[in-house]
Amino acid sequence: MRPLFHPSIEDVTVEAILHALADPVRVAIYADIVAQDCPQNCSNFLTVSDKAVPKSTLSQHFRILREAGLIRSERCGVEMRNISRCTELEQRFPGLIRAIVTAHTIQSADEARARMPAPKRPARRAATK
Amino acid sequence: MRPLFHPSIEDVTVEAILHALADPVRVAIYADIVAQDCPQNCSNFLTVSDKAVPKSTLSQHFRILREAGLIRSERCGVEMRNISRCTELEQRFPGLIRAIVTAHTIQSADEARARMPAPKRPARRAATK
DNA sequence: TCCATAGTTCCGCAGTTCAGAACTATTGAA
DNA sequence: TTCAATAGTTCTGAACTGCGGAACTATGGA
Repeated sequence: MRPLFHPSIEDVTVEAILHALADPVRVAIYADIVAQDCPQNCSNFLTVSDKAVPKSTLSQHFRILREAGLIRSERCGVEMRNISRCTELEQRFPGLIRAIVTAHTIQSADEARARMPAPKRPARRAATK
Repeated sequence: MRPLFHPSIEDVTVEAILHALADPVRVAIYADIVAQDCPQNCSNFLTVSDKAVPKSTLSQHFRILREAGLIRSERCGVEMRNISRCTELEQRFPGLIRAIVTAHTIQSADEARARMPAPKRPARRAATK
């Protein structure tokens, strides 16, 4: 097993970050890692957005996030602890990560709304807003 | 020739945007289109960052930018005028486009600095470590 | 020592991207 | 009208990339 590679922050490229986060599964995983304060292990994500993700695929996804400089992974016993490198990234590319995670949140909310069964409207008279 | 397809703004996805801009040629083209106020035609980009880009490849790149919702293209005589859809995008995903373009600018500046021939330092009496 | 758990690597298939060649569309000149 | 020039698109095969099942490695208990 080759040792885990983490690029130093000045070697991190915009292209690698965007490529890593251009995948719906990876962006969901990453948004979750950013949201949680404590390290997440890989197998927390064996299902993402109610879809099963095979272990091998998951492993690749984590490698791509790691090699793009988005997360830091360290082995801890039998598991892997993954944390985001937000602070470093914020220094290098101010606003980038937050904007992407926010955009992802907006889109997820839209999708959730679109999936809503009956888009019950409030009665006309008592308008919200 | 099929007519040009432009997604409506609410159909634009973060994934498509990130995928489109995860390519060094495309992000360079897009940053340029955003920077210029007037529409740009495709063949302005037959060379990007001093590298020749084949016409067919360029055409694909523009299609991807267009179908991601990043630019609007319209035929104007024999050429194509391309403008960015910044304003709409800013409404849908606030801060996203600006953060990406800024990050790209930072990185380009870094790369330019790294290519500098002699990184002349101010003479520091003692040796350089 | 053996097993369970967590993750990685290998590998074939499917899908994507690249770039050259041929094509279409529009304009302007003869 | 016809022809040529310009700008961009589509087609196509070769190269590349990504997904996921099977086999593997590493670690920690029993």
